[in-house]
Amino acid sequence: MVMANRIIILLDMDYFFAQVEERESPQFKGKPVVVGADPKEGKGRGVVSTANYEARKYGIHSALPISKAWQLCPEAVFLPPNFELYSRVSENIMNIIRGVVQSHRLVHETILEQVSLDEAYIEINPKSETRNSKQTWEKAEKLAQEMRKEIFRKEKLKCSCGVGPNKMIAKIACEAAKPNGVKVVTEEEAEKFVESLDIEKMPGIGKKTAAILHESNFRTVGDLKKLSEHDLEDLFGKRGSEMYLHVRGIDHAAVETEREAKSIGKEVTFETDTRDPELLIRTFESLAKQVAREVAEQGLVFRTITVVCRFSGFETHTKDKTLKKSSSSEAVLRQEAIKLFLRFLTENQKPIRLLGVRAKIAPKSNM
DNA sequence: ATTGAAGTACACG
DNA sequence: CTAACGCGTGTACTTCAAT
Repeated sequence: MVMANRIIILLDMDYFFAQVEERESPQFKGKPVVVGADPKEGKGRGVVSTANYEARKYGIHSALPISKAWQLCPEAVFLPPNFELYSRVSENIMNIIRGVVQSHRLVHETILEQVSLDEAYIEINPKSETRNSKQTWEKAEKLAQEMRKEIFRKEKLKCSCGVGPNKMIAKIACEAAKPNGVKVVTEEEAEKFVESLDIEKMPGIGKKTAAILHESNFRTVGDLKKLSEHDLEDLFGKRGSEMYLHVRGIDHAAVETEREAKSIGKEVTFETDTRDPELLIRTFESLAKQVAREVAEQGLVFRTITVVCRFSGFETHTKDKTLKKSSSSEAVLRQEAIKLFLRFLTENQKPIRLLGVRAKIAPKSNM
């Protein structure tokens, strides 16, 4: 039906948080900038959100522990994330994208999936007679360039675009295009394009999966073609069958215009691991309160409550409870969550590093 | 056999 | 001295009990 011969663009801002900070404070340009947790003279417990390219020269990157980043480059500019600012900028960018796409009349209806503050997929559904023609790919590339140009003109921010026949190819092409570029990979080029990549570049293959595959000397995406669909399914289940298609340049995932929240949660890491009952209970009530408020704000209800507890040594466990009837009550959330939490306290003696509360959203109907 | 609940593992930005 | 390691969210899997 509408699936055949799509063209999909992934637009991704370059080092988004750090780039916004550079724009707001031009004196940082040319210096290493690290946006993330407070480094606290090397004692901080958080991680890096985004590092600009100068900081990356020191080996600093997203998700790196901030203490390590401090070791690598203590003279870097360390900044806390300003999510309010990034959210405003993000809204502007999404609006620019919508504007450009609509003015291009390659599409009747704008199919845009916002993946995060700084990333969006745009699906082009050309008229059937022009589908998959060379000109259509060229138009898609022009569209990508124009979105980038408008974002730079209006927001003074750089981004990159990947253009491909599906989301996976668009995503990988975008990585190849960075920084500040566009890369087009057509349907015919897709399989060859992924073949020489290291397997961990493939979306869905993270550290653990890569490690398993490396054990058997599978290094590149091309290597994985030696495995049958059956082999991959035995090894990795449902993800395995997807992998079988991915390594051949195929991905059927749809561009989803809107997704609704399935769960809402809050968690915090303590400055130092603790068993202080006052602190634990206080933290806990505050988390439950925040979660309940957010659920209520969005006019939702929950039925399953999950408590997360991370102990010294990073050992992490969850407990959950599903209620007979769904609820939106803060008191219910707090009480059920505390019951679950007390079981942790008796089962495990170790100091606690992190606490979290999560509410699984239930259908809002018959309560 | 199927469904629901509890708990774990892994991935991603 | 290969450890440092947030937060929010989603999907898939396993195990066990009840239907």
